[in-house]
Amino acid sequence: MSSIQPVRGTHDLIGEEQRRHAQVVEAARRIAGVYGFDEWSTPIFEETRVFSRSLGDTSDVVSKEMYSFNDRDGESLTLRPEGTAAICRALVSNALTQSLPQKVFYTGPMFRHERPQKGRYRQFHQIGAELLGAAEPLADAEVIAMGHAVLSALGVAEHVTLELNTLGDAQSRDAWRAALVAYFSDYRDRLSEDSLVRLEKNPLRILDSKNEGDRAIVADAPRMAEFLTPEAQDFWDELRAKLDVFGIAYKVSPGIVRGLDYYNHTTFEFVTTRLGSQGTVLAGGRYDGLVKQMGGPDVPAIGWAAGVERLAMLLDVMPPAPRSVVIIPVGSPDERALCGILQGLRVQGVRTEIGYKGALRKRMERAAKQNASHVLFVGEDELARGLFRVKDMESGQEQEVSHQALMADAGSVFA
RNA sequence: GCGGACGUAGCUCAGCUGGUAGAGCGCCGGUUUGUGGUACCGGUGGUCGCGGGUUCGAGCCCCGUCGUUCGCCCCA
Repeated sequence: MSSIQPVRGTHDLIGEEQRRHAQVVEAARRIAGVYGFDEWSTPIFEETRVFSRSLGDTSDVVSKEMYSFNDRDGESLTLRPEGTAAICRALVSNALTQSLPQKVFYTGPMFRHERPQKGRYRQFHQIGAELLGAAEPLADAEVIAMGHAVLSALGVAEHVTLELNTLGDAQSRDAWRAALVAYFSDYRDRLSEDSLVRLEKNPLRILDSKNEGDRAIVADAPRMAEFLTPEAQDFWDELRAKLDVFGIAYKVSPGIVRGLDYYNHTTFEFVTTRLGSQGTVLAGGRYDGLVKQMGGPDVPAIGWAAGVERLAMLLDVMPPAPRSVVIIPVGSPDERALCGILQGLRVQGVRTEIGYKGALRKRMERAAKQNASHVLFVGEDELARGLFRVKDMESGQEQEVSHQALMADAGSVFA
């Protein structure tokens, strides 16, 4: 009980848990391919400034959640807390700003020093997509449609709703922000403590407050729509029109402002009510200024990230455990002959194992427990005659199969 | 970072107003040394998260600590 345990907020993925995760990642990878996205892998740690510069110093992620450490030569490195900044860095590092657009899919572990909770871990996994180098609303629509396709492929789309918002361009956003500060400042005495802090650090977040008193005040707050420049308004209209064509339903939610500083124009979250307070399952937005902050040219971009753990929890259908053909030696057959049979089946792509240890009865029990599809009995007699008995573990029926048939066409023997 | 609940065998849990631990499942073996998932029999199994305190005596009371979990903050 007090044996050694994994570090707080980290988990081992074993058995069904691992299969669920794999299913999420594989489905996403497949859909990414359909949408023409290529997979990139970037290191799981970066120079600290890659994140501190991009996420904004006021964001919680940077100010208190990063796993940072000094390398032996004194350089500050950080276990990546998210994927987008690293992808932008890679775009610049590899001079791919010369060949835009780039459509990128990625997956892997992320690290944030937060208080663990259901659906929230210190090491967690994300899948993500970024479309770099396209400024038009079509890109936003495509990227959102791809996110939706991933959710559909996993069978969770019906448990999730898309909440959509626009922050407008820089000009719209600044004007709106100023209006919000002015408005909320009048209510200083009634706002919650949390929201007073937000008023200083990130006033847009007040819109997202769960505090009831705040919500009443928020209800009459200035709307983004009133501050959109004509260009930003066009962008917003176009995006929604294209989502309609893609057949993606959405709800316009002014509260979707996102936590990281780099967003503009489109922001969105696919949310569910089935995960307690960690309802956001896949979320993202447009971040036109980020690549430039990373030292590259002005490259517009849009993307999203999704939590693999959260998606895995939503899966209704368990991925099936793989089933093996188990060879059970009977008596004491020549083990080298067994190796020959194992090899012959494996070469044909049949998942084949050998039953180790114990009396025949024990080996049968073990084969049943590991959910074997078939058992192949191999004894001295069988080897001599070149005929083996195959037992279908489902029906319990046995049949004789020749060595030749096994080696030539195992697929139909174990169909 | 803040608040609440919980922490007894691998798992799910029981343990009366404090008297030095129990069940089911699992696991191992046997009934059956050439055949499983059922049945029966036997066995393995716990410094009661950890540390301190109160007490003649604590799994049960008190304090601390670590962990899990729910909510807040934030976020995938």
